[in-house]
Amino acid sequence: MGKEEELLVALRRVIRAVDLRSKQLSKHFGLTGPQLLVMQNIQEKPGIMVREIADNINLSPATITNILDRLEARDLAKRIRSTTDKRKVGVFLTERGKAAVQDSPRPLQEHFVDRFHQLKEWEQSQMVATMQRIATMMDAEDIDASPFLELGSISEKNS
Amino acid sequence: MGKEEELLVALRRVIRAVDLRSKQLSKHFGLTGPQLLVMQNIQEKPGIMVREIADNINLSPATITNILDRLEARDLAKRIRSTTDKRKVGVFLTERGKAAVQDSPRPLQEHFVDRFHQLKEWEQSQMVATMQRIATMMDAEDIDASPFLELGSISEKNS
DNA sequence: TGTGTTTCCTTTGATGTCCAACTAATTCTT
DNA sequence: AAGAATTAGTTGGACATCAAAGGAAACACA
Repeated sequence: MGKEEELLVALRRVIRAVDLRSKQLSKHFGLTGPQLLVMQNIQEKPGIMVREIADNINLSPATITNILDRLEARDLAKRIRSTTDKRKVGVFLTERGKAAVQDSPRPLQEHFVDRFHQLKEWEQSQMVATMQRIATMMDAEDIDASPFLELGSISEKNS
Repeated sequence: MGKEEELLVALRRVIRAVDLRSKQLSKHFGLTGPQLLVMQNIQEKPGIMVREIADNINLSPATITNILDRLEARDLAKRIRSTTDKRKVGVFLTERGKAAVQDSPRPLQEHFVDRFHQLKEWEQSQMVATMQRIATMMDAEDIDASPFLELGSISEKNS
């Protein structure tokens, strides 16, 4: 099987691990991974806008709304509409929310973080760089296509 | 901010890209990423068991059940209980299902695959290896902990 | 001022995803 | 052979996630 498929399998393992970590957080700590990330964002910048959070953690605004609904229902965060521009919504932490973020665990598995820190500096960088590269290769949706065809070898035509 | 967080951000980008690809597939082709992967698995081994599929693509059996429900409802796959061991369920593709898998697109973005193939052999390998390493670092949940304490530096005790 | 566009957020509807609990069937013990 | 433990799969409930559609408000510009 091709390297491409191996990559996909490894990717699925990682995605699953992240998801399981989220479930684990939810169970032992009461907040899922995304909820935690959202709250950390709010903490860093009280009054942050929905859109901003979405961009920061790479989720759609719809998803953030969804998450905020739950946080608000549990009195961990609150939304306040701007008076100057009533389209905008500033998000804040409640006292309970602040307390929760204080003693929050890490979004990634503790033991992953431990191991990651045990790696040599250059290995860490290399790992980050590879992941970023994959991300970039995946989400640049529009660029490329025609411009590249004249340059490179048209290596194989499939089927 | 730490490398660890950079990694998390890149990871979220990748996860999102995979998810968006899935939505895109669903829209243009009628099957989501996971559905497609499940069907490819069935194609390769007709009569495959639910558990096997789950292991192959790194999802829980519950999720596979869920996906199979939909596939069966759309007459793309069917389940047949084993007669010798009635706990077991063999999964097969219907004629429609076979046809669908035939002209199915790739689970990953076409342009990602293209770019990936443009990389040099060693770069591809390196990319796969890194991803596998991350996966391994994340999902070895049980190992470590106590066995390591006597050897290494007890770096920090938390709270 | 009025109409059209853009921006920001929310709602709706569909998947995916898991765990925990459950049923059914098989195998192991004594 | 009866009861216990294990295995296979499903169900129920909760979140995450998105696109598309739907307001509401602000802006733009004639």
